[in-house]
Amino acid sequence: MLLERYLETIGSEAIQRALNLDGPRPALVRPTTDPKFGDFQINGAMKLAKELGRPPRELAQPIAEALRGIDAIEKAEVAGPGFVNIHLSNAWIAKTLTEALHDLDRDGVPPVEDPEKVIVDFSSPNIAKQMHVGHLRSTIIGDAISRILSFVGHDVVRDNHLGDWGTQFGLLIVGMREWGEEAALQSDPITELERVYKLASERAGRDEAFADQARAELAKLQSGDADNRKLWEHFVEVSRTALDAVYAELDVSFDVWLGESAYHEALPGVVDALLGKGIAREDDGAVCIFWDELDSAPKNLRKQKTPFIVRKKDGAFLYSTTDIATVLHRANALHADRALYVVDNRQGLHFQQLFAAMRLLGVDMALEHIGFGTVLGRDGKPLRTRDASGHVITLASLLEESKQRARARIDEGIAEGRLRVRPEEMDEVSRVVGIGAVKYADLRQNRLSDYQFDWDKMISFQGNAGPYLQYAYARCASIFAKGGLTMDDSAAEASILLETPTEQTLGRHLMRFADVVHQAAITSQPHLICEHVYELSRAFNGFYAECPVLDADGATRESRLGLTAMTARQIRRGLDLVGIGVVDRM
RNA sequence: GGACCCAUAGCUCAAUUGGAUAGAGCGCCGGUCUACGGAACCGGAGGUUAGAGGUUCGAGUCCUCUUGGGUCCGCCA
Repeated sequence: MLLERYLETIGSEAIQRALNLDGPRPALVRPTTDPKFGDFQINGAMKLAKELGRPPRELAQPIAEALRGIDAIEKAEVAGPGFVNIHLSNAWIAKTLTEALHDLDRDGVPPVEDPEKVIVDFSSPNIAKQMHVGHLRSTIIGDAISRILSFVGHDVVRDNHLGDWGTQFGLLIVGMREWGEEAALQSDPITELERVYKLASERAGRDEAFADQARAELAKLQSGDADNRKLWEHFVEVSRTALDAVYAELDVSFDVWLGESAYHEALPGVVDALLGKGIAREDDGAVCIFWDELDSAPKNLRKQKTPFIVRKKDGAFLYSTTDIATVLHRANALHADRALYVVDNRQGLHFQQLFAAMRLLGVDMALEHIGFGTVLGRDGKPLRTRDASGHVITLASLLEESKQRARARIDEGIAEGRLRVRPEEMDEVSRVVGIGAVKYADLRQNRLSDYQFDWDKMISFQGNAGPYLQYAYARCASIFAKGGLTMDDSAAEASILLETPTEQTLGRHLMRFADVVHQAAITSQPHLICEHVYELSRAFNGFYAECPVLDADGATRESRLGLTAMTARQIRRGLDLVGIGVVDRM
């Protein structure tokens, strides 16, 4: 159940009742900062003090009294300047947890009441290039957000908006004719395409005739030339194979792959519409939106002197044009309610302009830029995408390294007798732990801030890192294995009791799951789930150290098995919602 | 020239969007174990939230200014 929403409801009703108001007022329920203040606090009295012209403590007193007698509430008392502190009843928590424990489908997380159709636009690599570390954040953050939104009941469309139609294809086409080697293209296509692209782009920089030729080939491609079209299709096809391998490794999938090329035919219409509605005008041969000339433009854009260009003076369109066409398609053909763009913070201005243009065009679909910070190296500077010898560090090689590092640490653990991994499980465990460590290190922090990439921290496997959580899960699984039990059977039978302080603490953490998942969905912040799973694992480890499970008797044993099962399920579900796996033994 | 973002413990990051005495991990110091898995548990030290004003019952969070860092901005994506 959504605990905070429930408390907000009973809190606001209590306020209305206690103060004889004509309607409910916000209770402003928040978790307390310190357990000695109870579990939650109601801050509404202080807000109302001014409106009603009475001292907040005088309002808080009857509110506290009105809350007494409700099942969930053990104690409600006034404190400080006018807080109403709520202590939840252990019996009520135990009963609620037992219900959630029996809910194998959703672990007690209710679906949203108003499901929406949401497009999540993420990853978006360029064709004919390897994915590199720069694509990591968009891919895993976008995947996590998609999983979360989907789980809470939204209709999610994961869209990989490939860069498959830009100026690089003109260069590639002329380059392949000049330097291309068919054998290399067969055996290692991306490497060959990158090699040729590099040569072509260098040549174009100093050879104007060559650059013109590339532009001409691009124009031919875009106007439907059969030969160029075939080449382009071949580029796309081999690129897809390489991309699919990386996505498989990351366990990331898409519902649609609507790259830039999918919108090509819509582009002239976009420019016509902008011109026709007086939003854009021609300037120096190009078609531009000048924000400082539009009264209805957002005010910080109005100060922007430089325009938003939607068609170059040579007649070619830009990604701005494509992006507009894409929104129109999502709004008019897909009937989406929202679109989320999981893209680097640095493109913030572009999206402000795009969204403003869409509003001027009369599109009312919710558009949101889900920005994220730069990946930094240990030196605090943006992580170089090339290594010391100038080779690009590909995403595939980074993931390979994470698996190898994980494997090395697991080997150490096995040698020291601390870990239990069967030889035949080694590949799977290194993959889950290694990839999980990379994902967790990224997802556990607020996506907006820059993120420092540090192998040692990720693979040190101590404290707040992916393996700590997976280890907690393995401990849970191990209890069932040792007892000859299965998690789901134990869950089905168990009735939870909260007897000792560590069990009560664990229970309170378990109670927060649904709120956390919904909050993460609303704010597009996967780190909230990571934080919860970490706190839960900590609480479980405390419980584990203090409370015997298999050696306990009767109802206590049954309850502790239930708490263990529920912890395991929340860790597994929580990690799954951010795209990280678990294993039974590690 | 304009726009946007950031500054929290030695380091890496939180802080439920304005709530009480700002919390974790790493590192440091001290403790726990004949154990359902020590990649663990418990405790301690460590802070003028860059600085100065302001708004109000209440500010790390909102407003203004200052300092220091970053990013983006006419024909790339």
